[in-house]
Amino acid sequence: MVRAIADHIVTGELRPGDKLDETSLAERFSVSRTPIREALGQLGAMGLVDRRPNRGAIVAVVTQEHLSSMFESMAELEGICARFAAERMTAGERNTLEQEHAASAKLVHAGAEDDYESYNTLFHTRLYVGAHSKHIFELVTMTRSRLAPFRRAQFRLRGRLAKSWQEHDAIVMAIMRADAMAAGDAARAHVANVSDASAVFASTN
Amino acid sequence: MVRAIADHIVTGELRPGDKLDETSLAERFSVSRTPIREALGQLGAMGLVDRRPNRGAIVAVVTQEHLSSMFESMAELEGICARFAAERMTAGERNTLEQEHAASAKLVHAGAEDDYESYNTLFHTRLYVGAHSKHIFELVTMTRSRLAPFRRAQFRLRGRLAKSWQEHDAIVMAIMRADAMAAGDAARAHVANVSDASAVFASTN
DNA sequence: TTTTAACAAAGTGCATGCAATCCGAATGCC
DNA sequence: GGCATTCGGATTGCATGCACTTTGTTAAAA
Repeated sequence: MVRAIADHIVTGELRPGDKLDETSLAERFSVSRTPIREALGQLGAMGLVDRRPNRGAIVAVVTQEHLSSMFESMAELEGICARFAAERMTAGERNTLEQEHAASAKLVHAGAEDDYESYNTLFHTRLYVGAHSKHIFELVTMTRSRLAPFRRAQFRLRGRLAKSWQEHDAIVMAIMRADAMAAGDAARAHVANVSDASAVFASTN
Repeated sequence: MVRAIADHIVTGELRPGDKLDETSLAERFSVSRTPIREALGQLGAMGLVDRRPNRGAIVAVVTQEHLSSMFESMAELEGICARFAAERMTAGERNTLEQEHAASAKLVHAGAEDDYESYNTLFHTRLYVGAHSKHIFELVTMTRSRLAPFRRAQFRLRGRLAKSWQEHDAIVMAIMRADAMAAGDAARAHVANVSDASAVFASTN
């Protein structure tokens, strides 16, 4: 249930600022208000929705300041993941990472934005898993889902696809040679670029 | 309400593994089961309680692996906070940090473990606030509260008080001279030591 | 015309009731 | 005597109902 609502938010079906009144959601999902309430509570704890006492809930609208704070955090977290991944990934993990990354080059040449976007999600997830740290994984996943609504359209930017791949390449190469510092720095820089690319769209809300 | 239960958990009144059945909690706080349910949901989202479908909730018991993962994350997060704080703290923030830190030396000499512990909380909070990044603050605060149950008794360790102060000193000095790298490293090392000190007690559950 | 006060409507917060599920124990069977 | 099965108690999950808060509107008074 919480996942259902969360999906509607991260997919952009419900946009930041939209009113989430319990009765409407209840009949929309054909359940009672109680599970909706509970889901809203959890989503509030995750920061995806903003719950104002006695005044209803809205899907969280973040200030520009908070948004850049989240991207900043994301960059640091990804940097940590990449650093750890460079040190801790198993041989198998490194292989799949490298192979999938190589395969993704085709998507860039084809200009398949949607396919590249879903691959991109996979790529980053591999990094998070490769860090071999459950808690970091939780933190970065949570932050990622909160950023999802603002990061959607970044690949529409001309040339962003190719640049993204090159940045991935730097990360992968650093990980393959177990250069933790380089991997961390590359990942941080990568997210910083994503931040810039997304900022363009954030203002066009 | 969620705060009430969370307090009982982080203060150790409810210990990891304890069963949290809704009816008992309801009459304990003299409310209905509904707000309890909601609070449990939010605490579950925060990771403080583990909610198993149809089988009740227990205050989250973490594996040794997950615990060290959390301490590891905590070290990284504090490192980031200290790094940012060294770069971003206002003059006023630096002053209060330094003065309070100097004042805390008295607590060490007096061996006032409880007082030092609450000062310690304040000190770290100043770091988190000084990072001037809302989201990092949220992440580190969340992680901190999840670690609280396991970090309680660390100052009972002989000599931990004095060592803690020295480690704080290194952080403060680095921040005062705006040496971001040194501050980050010092903070990371500090938390790593806290982790070691706490590990002793984690096993004695 | 503007401001204030009161009223009405909507929506949240909480309580309670009922059905479904799960765990434990006792009983029957091998 | 050990193991599977079934029954009972307990507890969660969800639905519904009601009271309270909040907000927007309307009307009256300054």
